[in-house]
Amino acid sequence: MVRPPCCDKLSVKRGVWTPEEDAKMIAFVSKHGSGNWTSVPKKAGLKRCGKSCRLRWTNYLRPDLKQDIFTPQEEDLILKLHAAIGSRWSMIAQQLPGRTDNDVKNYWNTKLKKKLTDMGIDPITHKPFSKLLADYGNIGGNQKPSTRIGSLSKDFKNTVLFRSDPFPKLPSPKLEPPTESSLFSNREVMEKETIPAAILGEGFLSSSSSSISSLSTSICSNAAHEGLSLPFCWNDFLLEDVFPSAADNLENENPTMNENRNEVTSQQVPSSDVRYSSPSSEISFVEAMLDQENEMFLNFPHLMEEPSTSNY
DNA sequence: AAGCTAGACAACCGCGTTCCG
DNA sequence: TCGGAACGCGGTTGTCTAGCT
Repeated sequence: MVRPPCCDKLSVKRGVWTPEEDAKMIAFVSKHGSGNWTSVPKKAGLKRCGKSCRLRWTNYLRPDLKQDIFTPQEEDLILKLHAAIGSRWSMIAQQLPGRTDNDVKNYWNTKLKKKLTDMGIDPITHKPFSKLLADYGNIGGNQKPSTRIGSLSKDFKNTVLFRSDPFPKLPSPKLEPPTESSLFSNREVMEKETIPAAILGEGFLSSSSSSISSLSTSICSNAAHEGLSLPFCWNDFLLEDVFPSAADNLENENPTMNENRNEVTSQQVPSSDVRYSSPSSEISFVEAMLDQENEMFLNFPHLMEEPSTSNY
């Protein structure tokens, strides 16, 4: 492997930073500011490569970083943004003041991904595994199931294929400790708290419990049947298909059959809701993806803005 | 007490993009 | 316009630690 010029010397130190190194970095950056990282180690008297210095500063030493645990509001926002834009950690982190992309990425990988998986939701597609399995049966015609398994996400395989109870019932709020249920915070709280509503876009704040897709009706109705008012609805984090399934296509060919259903759907899913809505069969894959991206930026206008620049 | 395991997170790596001479 | 250096990002690995057996 060819190391960058700043890192190719054997004398370059690697591994965990010591308090002394941190102190040198802080002292240097507070005096000279960040930038031109390749020259920082030499000027600061550190036996590190510039890349390592930049990473240490941006991910750990920056004075504006939050050291405390993620709040339920932050978790909520991460889930929403991940559902909307995927693993673009830097963009997600820009919406969370004091958090770095590494923070968000680690938090996702260690906590949120597991929570979703444990609750029967694919953390990549944000769709229930049961829905994925159902759709999976509609793809590829006579293809052998075993040959298709390989294209499934790792989490999906681990959860659905290698566990005895692939579709656990979602926990009742009655049974959940407060910390668990706080993952999906009350929107009223969220609007009042640190995260500006504008970041989420109007759709997210207005569509929570009213946007009912067929796949998550059962999830929400569990609580409804128990007479409980859930502070969130799982559909917030569930995405519709980019393209309709084969079954959907069949149905769509018969407009009268779906008249009532379409009517209901159009009322229940606000146009501003971030969803990978099914495009018309007339448009191409590329057009569908572009539409999807446009829709994303409509819902997250802040993602279009330049991040606030600060010089440390 | 020792060994093992899983979780958390810091740090590294590779690659694409941007900048600059 | 081109090429090399620097930067930024996302994925992955390494290390530490707490809890369990």
